[in-house]
Amino acid sequence: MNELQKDLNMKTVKRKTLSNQVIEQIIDLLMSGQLKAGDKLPSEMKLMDMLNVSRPVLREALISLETLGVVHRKTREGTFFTDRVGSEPYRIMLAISMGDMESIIETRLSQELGLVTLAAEKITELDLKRLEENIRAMEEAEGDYSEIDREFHRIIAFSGSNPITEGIIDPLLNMYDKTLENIPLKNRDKEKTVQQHREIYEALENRDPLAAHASMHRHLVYVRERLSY
Amino acid sequence: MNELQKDLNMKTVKRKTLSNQVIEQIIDLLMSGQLKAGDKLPSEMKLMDMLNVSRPVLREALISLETLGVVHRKTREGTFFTDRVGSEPYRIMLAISMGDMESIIETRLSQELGLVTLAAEKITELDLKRLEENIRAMEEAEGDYSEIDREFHRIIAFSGSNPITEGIIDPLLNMYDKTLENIPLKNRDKEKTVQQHREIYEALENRDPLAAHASMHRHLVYVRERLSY
DNA sequence: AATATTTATTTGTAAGACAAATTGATTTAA
DNA sequence: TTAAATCAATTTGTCTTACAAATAAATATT
Repeated sequence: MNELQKDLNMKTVKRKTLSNQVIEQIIDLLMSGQLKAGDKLPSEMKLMDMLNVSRPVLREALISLETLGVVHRKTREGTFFTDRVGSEPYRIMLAISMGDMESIIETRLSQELGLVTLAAEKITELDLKRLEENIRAMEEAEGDYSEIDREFHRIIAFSGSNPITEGIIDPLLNMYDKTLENIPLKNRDKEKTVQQHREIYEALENRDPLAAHASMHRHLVYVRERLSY
Repeated sequence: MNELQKDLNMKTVKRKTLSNQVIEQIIDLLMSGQLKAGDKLPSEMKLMDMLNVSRPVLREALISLETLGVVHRKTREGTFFTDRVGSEPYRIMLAISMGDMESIIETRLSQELGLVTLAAEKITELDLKRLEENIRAMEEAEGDYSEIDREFHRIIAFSGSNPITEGIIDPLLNMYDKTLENIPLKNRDKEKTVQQHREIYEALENRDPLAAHASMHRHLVYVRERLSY
């Protein structure tokens, strides 16, 4: 399979297996407004009859949708549309970037900068308070403060409260940590990190999206530049 | 199922079905470095033996991974890890936001702002040229220019060349258009749009991430404010 | 050497059966 | 009457077996 054929194949041909067609039909329930996030789907047995497919094909479709975080299935209760996709799909997707440090760093950059901009609009007083407490905890920490650092970033990511993309932050930070765990950091400088977190915090407090973005960008670029690669 | 129980259930319990466990094992091939993007997996029959599960369970896992864009399967050839997840997973995920206009707008905001920041570092001369041509095409357009507008945003999103997240742009713009198609825009002002696109272009040409972000933010906020909702 | 046909490989689909999880209904005991 | 225990029903979970479909590779024919 040469490069040109591979490219065409991936872009122009969508596989029309039966299970894919079942996925389409289920998703169309959402797209058409017949059902919405939180609603229950019919049981497997009923869907089999309704869609006129075998049970294995139906299960392939439903389990795929569950892996994508679009539905949640439970024995004896049934299958429900979710209202947010969570972190699992991203954890699995990110596995294809394992070993590709540049891609992981860039994914982190683009995601966190987008989420912090959104957070500047949407952050609650409670989350601002938690950020403040986090900064104070980092000031007082003696030794490893990476969990505190991580929590700062998590608070921001979740404060945007976005059902599709907020879930990427945990798997992304996990993958980032795992990718970098064998790479020495030049200098860990807690004071500098605290200062940068404080700048981000103040921009968020001021609900200034551009300042939030700029300070987070400064911080993430600084983090990147400390990598000796 | 009350709210507290639902919350705990979603966060603390990961379903341990066999097909999920198979997914873990396959993903671990990537995480451990045994296989990488582009590599071929063993056939279904071989994986059945290796993992000691039935064929339907194995298929559930493999088809789920394909729906997530992590593998690509083809009759007689086999199953391969992909090097980018593409747009299909996002198209399906975004279905749960159907009807939630605020969430869709916010997703667009956070994703496009993250991607444009990345583009400022990574954009090629070719893509800059394409943006320039796109702006010129919009200036000359008579009548509907929404496809040209859309292409401007697509070029930027793909110029970041990120294998995990670039795929969101098409489904996102589709969902955005679909959500807004029955909402009247106050004033379509081509000149203003061209001007804003030009500002974004210039920031990208200058490879200035902050300016790129700021101009894109200005543009998307302007677009948002024209909605009469 | 080029074309056509056949074979082999791998995924795709289905039917049937039983198991596991667990909520809801019924029965029993206090 | 209430609480606890037990049983039944519902839905998902897993497996075996069989055949179909798609198509690249191998073989035969021209």
